[in-house]
Amino acid sequence: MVERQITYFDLGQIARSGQCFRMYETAPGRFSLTAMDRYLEIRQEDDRFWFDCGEEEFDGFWAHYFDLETDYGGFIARIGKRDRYLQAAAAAGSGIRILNQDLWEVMVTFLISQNNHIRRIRQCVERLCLHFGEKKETPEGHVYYAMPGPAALADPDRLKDMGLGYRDRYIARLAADVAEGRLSLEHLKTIRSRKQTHQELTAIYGVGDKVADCIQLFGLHQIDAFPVDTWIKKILERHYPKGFPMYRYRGCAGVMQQYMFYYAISEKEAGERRQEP
DNA sequence: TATCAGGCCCTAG
DNA sequence: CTAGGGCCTGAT
Repeated sequence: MVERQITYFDLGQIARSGQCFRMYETAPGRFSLTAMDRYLEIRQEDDRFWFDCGEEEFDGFWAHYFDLETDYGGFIARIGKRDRYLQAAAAAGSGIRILNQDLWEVMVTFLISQNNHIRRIRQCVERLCLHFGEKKETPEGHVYYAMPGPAALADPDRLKDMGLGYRDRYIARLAADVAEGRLSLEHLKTIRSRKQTHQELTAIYGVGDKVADCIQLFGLHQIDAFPVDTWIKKILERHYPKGFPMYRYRGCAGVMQQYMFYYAISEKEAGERRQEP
């Protein structure tokens, strides 16, 4: 068990923020997370955290996974004092961090995400893991399923019944290309230029501008990538009719995007709770 | 029943 | 190159 006090870190916000789909709040203040072939349970009380793993695994893997070395207070401090909307959004989501997820996992999950709700994305991802992922067990006896690798997802016929819809062929082709060496994930990680990365990603079947930006932000940790989906589009039209001040947030625009997106979906969920008490 | 959801592909002009 | 139709699926 690893105990830490961490500011600008809130697992509930991250779990709801839509950047990872295998993190769940199982009970108030209790979270479970599956990432690649690892599983972790966490308890949170305000800024205190109990990670159910050893110090070595925490320092060697999870600390970086949760991006704990980055100063998010510094990002928030850069928000314009008169930008009341972004100030409020950042206040609402100040515990969000951009996780350092596995590139392959992000590519698959965000191919699924297109034209899709978070709940259904989760279902699809879990189904893929259950059917094609390696079965694992923690020392305490908790059974979970790892994210299947490219070779396991390369056959389009096997994906047919996974409820992916038309996205199954995108995933199958991507998986086959990676498994058979036509596409190198390691190469994608080495590209310096963001524009170049974007070009190579959008060349992938099924990856458009929005999904490419998500892969860059969440899978390659290019935190100035700024995915524009229908939510962000509406927010920009409404609150930034003269344009979002991208220059102000050079190097962290993606963090601002997350604050705005989270703020928007939180309001939506609050509205839904008001409607059905 | 029709519409919608965190798009993308493909074709026509 | 841009606009617009079609697309899997489950929820409302």
